[in-house]
Formats: sequence, structure tokens, C-alpha cells
Amino acid sequence: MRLNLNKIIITMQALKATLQKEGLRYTRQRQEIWNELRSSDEHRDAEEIFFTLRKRGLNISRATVYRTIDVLVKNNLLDKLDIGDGRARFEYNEKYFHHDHLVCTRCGKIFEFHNDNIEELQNEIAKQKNFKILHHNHQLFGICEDCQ
Amino acid sequence: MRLNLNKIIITMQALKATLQKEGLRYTRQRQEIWNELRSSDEHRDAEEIFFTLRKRGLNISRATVYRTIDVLVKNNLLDKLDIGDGRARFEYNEKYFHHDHLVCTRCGKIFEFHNDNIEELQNEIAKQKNFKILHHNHQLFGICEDCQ
DNA sequence: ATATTAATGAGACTTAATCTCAATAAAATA
DNA sequence: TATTTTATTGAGATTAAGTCTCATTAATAT
Repeated sequence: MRLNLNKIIITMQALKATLQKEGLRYTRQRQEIWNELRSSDEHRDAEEIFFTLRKRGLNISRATVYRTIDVLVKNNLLDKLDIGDGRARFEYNEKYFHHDHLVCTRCGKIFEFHNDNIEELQNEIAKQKNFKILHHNHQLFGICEDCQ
Repeated sequence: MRLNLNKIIITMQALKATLQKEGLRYTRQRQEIWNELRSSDEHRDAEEIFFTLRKRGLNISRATVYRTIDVLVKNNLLDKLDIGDGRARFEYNEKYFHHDHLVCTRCGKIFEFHNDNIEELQNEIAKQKNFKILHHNHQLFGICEDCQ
């Protein structure tokens, strides 16, 4: 309870601080979108955020949702996740717990994984090619335990 | 010269064999599309294949290009590559030389890499979660040597 | 040579995402 | 606090990748 409240306050401050740093305005819409993205740990897409906010009675535009999500991604408050279904998904960027994804091609469920060795090997590959990594995409597609 | 010729013949036979195995027809259009995809090692997209064939005077439909590429991917003659620019790319599936990609976010160039350790670690992750891997996506995004 | 039926072409349609522009509302300033 | 400035917004038009439909065509089986 208290923890959740703190979490929300802290992340609203993170939003405000980021926007100020960039000279952008701390608007009602940006707060609502950020809040919505923070309200669950699922991998949400822009259309879904848009419709959720509309259902809740907020008179928000689709364009605002897309524009705000862009701002959040560019400022590393959100990570963009592409599971190859033609729709970008977004999740809170937990700076100290990076992870990649397993995607079940039967039921669509998304599982997370993290492996330090793979991260290290990626860095070595980049170093060898004198390539400066900014971010990466790593998904394993297949059939999950339940679907087999 | 001889090698290239053999390569084309072999891969046309691969196409024919795959189509027969699936009870599909060996049509002029499928031959042309496969040939076009084989004619360069670049990472091609469907629209580009479509326009290239039209420019060459072939009266082919966009739908046929997309449908044929689907068939080729499903039968593992092509690998689908998604570098996150909203367009699917395709490349000849070299069964004995699997690779993943480094993508320069400045110039768009695509570099290939292969790392057996990463492949093995992926298998371990899947095993731990009792997940049956079918394929994977692995891209490192960043700035290439030339662009730095 | 003919019959069967999968594949094709044309273009309408879908869907995610972007763009435009007049109206609005944060934030800066007085 | 009232006013000014200018970024942001909403509505909906637009774009772009990809899919769908259906009458026609052409591979393959007979």
C-alpha cells in the first residue's frame, strides 16, 4: 500500500523531472498516460492505452498517446518492445533490472529472461566490430510449457 | 561463373522441391520472386521486390509477392528479419550459417554476427523454462565504426 | 486434350502510426 | 493575479505495410 503509493509518487516525479530537463510541459495527458503505463506490469501497446483512457472518460487524442510515448521512450522512461506482430509494446524501464523476452507463438504470452553472460557476449561482439551499442532486441519465439 | 550458375540451379530446385512437398504449384511468379531474393545478399523487403519485378516488366501483383514470401518463410527457404522500422525484411536462409544482426541507427547499414555461446545460452534459458524454441530475433542497435 | 483446382491480378480494405492545423492550456512574465 | 508566450492538444485526414476478395488464369492430374 504505502510502497505502491511511494512508487507512484516517485515515478510521477521522475516524469516531471524528465520533462523539465527537456524543457517540455508537465501536462494532464502526459501524467495520465504515464500513470496508465505504470499501473500494470504487462506489455502494453499505444492503441490499448488510448482506448483505456477514453473508456475512463478522458477526452484524449490518439496522437497525444503516440507523441507522449515517443517522449517517454526517447528519455528512457519506457522501453520499446517489438514481438513482431506489427504493434509496438512498451514497458517501464527498470534501469536496474534489464530483461529480454520469450514469446509463445501459440498463446501470445510473454515471459521475461535475463542472462548476464549473453549481455557480456553482446558487448564483446560490438567491441570487436568497433560498434557502439545503444540498445538491443532479443526475443526467443516458441511454444511455452502450457501450450505444449 | 560456374559456381553462381550452380547456386541458382540448386536453389531453383530447392524451391521446386519445397513446393512439391507442400502440394503447391511451381509458378512463374514464385520462380521470379525467389530468383530476385537470391540475386543479392542484401536484406530485401516485400515492396522493394514488388517494384523491382514490375520495373523489369513482369506483370505481378503485390499480393502475390506477399503470399509467396509467406510460403518461403513458412518453409524455411527465407528468414524474416525485423529491424524495427515497420517493414519486414527477408534473406536467404543459409541453413549452415545462421547469423544475427547489428543495425546502425545512423546510416541504417546492417552487419551480421554469429556467436555459438549465445546460441547455447539461449537453449539453456529455454530448457530451464521448458520452452520449445522455434526461432529467435536478436539485434544490436547502435552506431557503426564509420558513423562514429 | 481436358478437367480440376490452386494461384494470380486488381484494387478495395485494414491497421498501426504520423501529420496538420486551429484551439487550448502550461509556464513565464509583468 | 492577469497577461503573454508558445508548447501541446484533439480531431480527423493521411500514409504505409500488409491482407482480403473474387473473377480470371494457368499448373497439374486425369
